[in-house]
Amino acid sequence: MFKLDTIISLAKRRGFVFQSSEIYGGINGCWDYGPLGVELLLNIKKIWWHEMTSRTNIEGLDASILMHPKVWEASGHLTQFSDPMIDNKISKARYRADNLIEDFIEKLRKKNKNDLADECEQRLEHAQEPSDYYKIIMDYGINDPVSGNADWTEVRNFNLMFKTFIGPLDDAASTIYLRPESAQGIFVNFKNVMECGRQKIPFGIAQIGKAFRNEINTKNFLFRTREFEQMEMQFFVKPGEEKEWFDYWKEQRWNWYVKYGMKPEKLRWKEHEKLAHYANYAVDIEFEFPFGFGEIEGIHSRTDFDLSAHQKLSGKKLEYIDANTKERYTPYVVETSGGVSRGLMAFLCNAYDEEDTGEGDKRTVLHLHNSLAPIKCAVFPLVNKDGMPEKAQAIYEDLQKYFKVQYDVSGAIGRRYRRQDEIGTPYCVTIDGDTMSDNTVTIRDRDTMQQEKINADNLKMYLFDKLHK
RNA sequence: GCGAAAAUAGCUCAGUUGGUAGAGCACAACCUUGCCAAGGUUGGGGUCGCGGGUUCGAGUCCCGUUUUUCGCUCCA
Repeated sequence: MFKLDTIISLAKRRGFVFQSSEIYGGINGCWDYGPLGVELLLNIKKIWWHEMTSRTNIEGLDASILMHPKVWEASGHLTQFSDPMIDNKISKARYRADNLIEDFIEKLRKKNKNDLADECEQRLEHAQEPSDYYKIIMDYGINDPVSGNADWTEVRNFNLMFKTFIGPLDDAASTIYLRPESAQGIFVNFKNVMECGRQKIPFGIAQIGKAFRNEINTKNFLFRTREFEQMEMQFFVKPGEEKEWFDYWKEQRWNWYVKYGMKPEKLRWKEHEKLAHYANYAVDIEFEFPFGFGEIEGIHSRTDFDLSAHQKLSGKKLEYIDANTKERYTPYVVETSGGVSRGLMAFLCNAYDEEDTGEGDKRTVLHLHNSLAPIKCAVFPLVNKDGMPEKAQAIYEDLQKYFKVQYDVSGAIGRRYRRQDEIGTPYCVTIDGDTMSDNTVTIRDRDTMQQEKINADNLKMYLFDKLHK
């Protein structure tokens, strides 16, 4: 297992990821994608988009980040997407007030004080305002588990949605939010997409886009950031059939990661112990990062929670009428929701390897799937003379029309191979003396380091074949 | 948000009791080189994260701050 620092260092050195606003000292938890990073990011989105939308029953969508404030009222984000936080004045420890109370209830049960525990639990369930949590903590004299005292600050609500304004007025009436999830853009467009796409249930809507959460902490490189990109698909099904589809999409999504090179032993399922208010089934796919297992995608059965809520608040019908059976219902939704940058980080960690090639020599290589590699092929003249650079340039310029290709003449040939290994380029093409006489080129494979001679005229087709396998 | 550590060239780091900012690799040019890094010459690149303070003088000492990593906490 390599350290996260090793990956960050490579990412920086080779232009995958830079700290945002670096020349001003950086800004907490924000990252920019460099020339190779943006290619990798696009490739991840490309293979995901292809996987999802090359099906007859999935349509694409790109919804606006700014939405009507009522969307967040309906979805529950305005009231529920916040954490009641409390600080202990002595230990400086910060807790979520509800978690603190839950732990307290658990302790009561262990001491067989079930009556008191039930009573406390009742009050917790009805708690809404920060002051409600505060009263519970005071009334039961709940202590800080760390310092053992009960010297608390007030409970404050920490809403995770970013606020901004439409128009010049800096007041409540013009307040809108950066979307905290992209899913709502799909739900409010459910009818539009279904009708334009002439879709029948079951069908899905796929979308890739940014979302924003004012997280209390950012953490672990790209893993927890306040600005992030999601690739998600909401699949609308007949109520009662959601479990079947949930299982289907679970399998589909796991297989997608494995298909594109994710080592199965680095992946695991994480069942949700406590379901969110909108879900009746939920599971995460977790990847083993250097800092431990972390979620890269969630598959959730969201029931009709969102469509019903929008239906109720907007007054617009979001139902489906089965043309054959005349059944009328609000569809259930099975969601697959992956983080693009978490995916990038997972694919990077998964691909990174340092191979011992003997005599203290080390080969750093990214074993990225061909579809993911930022650069598909590099072209080298074996030496910088005898017409080889000109020939190599010509081949490079031709390939460039079809693939992302690099040309490199600088340094010994072995060194140039290593440069490409480090950024995961699957193929290197070398132009040598034979090219000049019989028009053959040498193709070197990143993973096996094996070489193969082919006619230069067949190079394009050779690469097409290899890269689209 | 708490605690710990770190921040000096693109990367990895050195820099002594405070006294003119260094190495290796990388990068650029030229030479060499005929298939798996580390051949030669030359060169570019750093207001030592940022802001104060102490001092004749601060990369070095002090204070603040920002960022990152690790551990807690947190992640409807």
